[in-house]
Amino acid sequence: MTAKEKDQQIEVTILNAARKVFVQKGYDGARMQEIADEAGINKALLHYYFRNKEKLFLAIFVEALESFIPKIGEILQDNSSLFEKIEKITEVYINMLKLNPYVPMFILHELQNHPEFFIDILQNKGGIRPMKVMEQLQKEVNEGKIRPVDFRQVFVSVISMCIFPFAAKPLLLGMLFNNDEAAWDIFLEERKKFIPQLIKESLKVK
Amino acid sequence: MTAKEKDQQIEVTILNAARKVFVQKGYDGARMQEIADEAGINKALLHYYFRNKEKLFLAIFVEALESFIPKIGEILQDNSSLFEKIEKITEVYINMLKLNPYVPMFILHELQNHPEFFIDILQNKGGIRPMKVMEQLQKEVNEGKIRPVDFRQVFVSVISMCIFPFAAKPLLLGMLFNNDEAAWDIFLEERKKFIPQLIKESLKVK
DNA sequence: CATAATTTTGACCATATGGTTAAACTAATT
DNA sequence: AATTAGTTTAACCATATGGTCAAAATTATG
Repeated sequence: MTAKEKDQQIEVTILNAARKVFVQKGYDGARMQEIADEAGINKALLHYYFRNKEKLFLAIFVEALESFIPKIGEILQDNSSLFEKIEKITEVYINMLKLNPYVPMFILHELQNHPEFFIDILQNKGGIRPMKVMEQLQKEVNEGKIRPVDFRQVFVSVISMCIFPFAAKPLLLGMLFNNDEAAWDIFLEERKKFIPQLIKESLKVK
Repeated sequence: MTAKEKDQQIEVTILNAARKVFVQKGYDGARMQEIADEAGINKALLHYYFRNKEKLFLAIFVEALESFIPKIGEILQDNSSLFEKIEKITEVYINMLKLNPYVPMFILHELQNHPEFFIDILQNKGGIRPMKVMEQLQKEVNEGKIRPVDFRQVFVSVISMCIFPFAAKPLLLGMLFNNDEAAWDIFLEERKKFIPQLIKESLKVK
C-alpha cells in the first residue's frame, strides 16, 4: 500500500467512525475522543485529518443529506407513472431505512438544533423539483382517474409513513409489537405494499 | 405571597425554563447555566431545587411523554366510531403540535439517545390499549364496510402523517412552500381533513 | 425581638472536552 | 546514506460545565 492509499484509507476509517458516533449521538453528544477511539487512532491525528469537530460533522451531515434527499428527486423525475413512483419511493426508502434507521432522525434533529450550519447547504442539497409529478397528478385528475388532491399532502404523507415508524420504533415496538423484532420486520415488509395501496385506493375514482 | 407559594412558583419557573431549553436543545445540548439564566436564578439555586441535570431532565421528559402519549389512548378507548376516532386524533394532535412543534422530536431523540433513562418509564407511561379499536375495526371488516387491513398499519400511518411533518418542517418549508409560513399554516389546517379522508376513502368498500 | 430554619448567592472545585504543539517516527526523494 | 516531507504520538492547554460549599440574606417560629 502506497502512502497516498494509506492516507485515503485512514480518512475513510475516520469517516466511518464519525458517521457511527455522530448519527447515534448527535453533534452535541458526540465526542472527538470517542470518534478517535472508534477509528483506532488518537485525537491529535483526528484533528490532523479534519481540522475540527464542526468540519468533521459537516462532512457526515452533508453525506447523509446527499444520500437521502436526492434519491426522492430522481424517482419523482423519472418516466414511470404516478403510482409506480409511489411504489418505488416506498420500496427504496424502507429498504434504505432498514439499513440506516437513525439517519433521518439525525438529519432532522440537527436541522432543528443547529440551523446555523445549514442555511447554505439546504440551498444546494435540499431541493427537489416536483413539477413533473405534479403535472402527472394533474393529468390523472383531469382525466377523471383520481380525485382532485393537493400534491403536497400526498407527498408529505408518503414520506411521513415511510420515515416516521423508524423514528418511533422504540415506542412502537413496545406499544404494538410486544418487543418482538421479527414481528417488526414483517410489519416493515408489509408496509412496502400497504403505503402505495393506501394512497392508490384513496385517490382512485371508482 | 407566602413562602410556600413562592417556593412552588419558582419551581414552576424553573420547569418552564428547563422545558424550553431541553426541548429545543436536547439533553446533551442543554446547559444548566442556560436554564438558570432563563429562569432568572443562579446555578446553585437550580441545583437546590433539582439535585442534578438528570433529575431535572427526567421531570421534563416524563411530563412531555405524559402529555403526548396518553391522549391517544383516551381517544382510542372512547365510544366514538372508528372514523370519528381518526378524525379526533388528527385534530387533537395537529392542534397540539402547532403549540408544541418540537416535543415529539424531543421525545424520540432522547428515546434513541439515552435509553438508560427510560427502561422503566416506558412501562408506565408508554402504554396504550388498542383492543377496543381493533375490535371496532374487525367488526367493520366483518360487516363488509371496510376492506381487511392490519390495524397497526393504519394506526402507525395516522400518527406518522400527523407528527412527521412537524419534524421535517425545516426541510419541507423550503422544498414545497417557498419558505412561506402562511402557506404552511394553511397546509396544516387542510391536513386535519386530508388525513382522515385518505384513510376513509382507502378503507371504505364501495 | 431573638433564635432557628430555610433560601439564595458568589466563589470555588474537579473533570471533561475541543484543540494545539513539539518531538518522534516513517516514507519518499536526492 | 542523507535529507526532506509527511504522518503519528504523548503531553499539554484553555475553557466549559456539572456540581458543591460556606456564608449571607430572608423568612418562619418561640
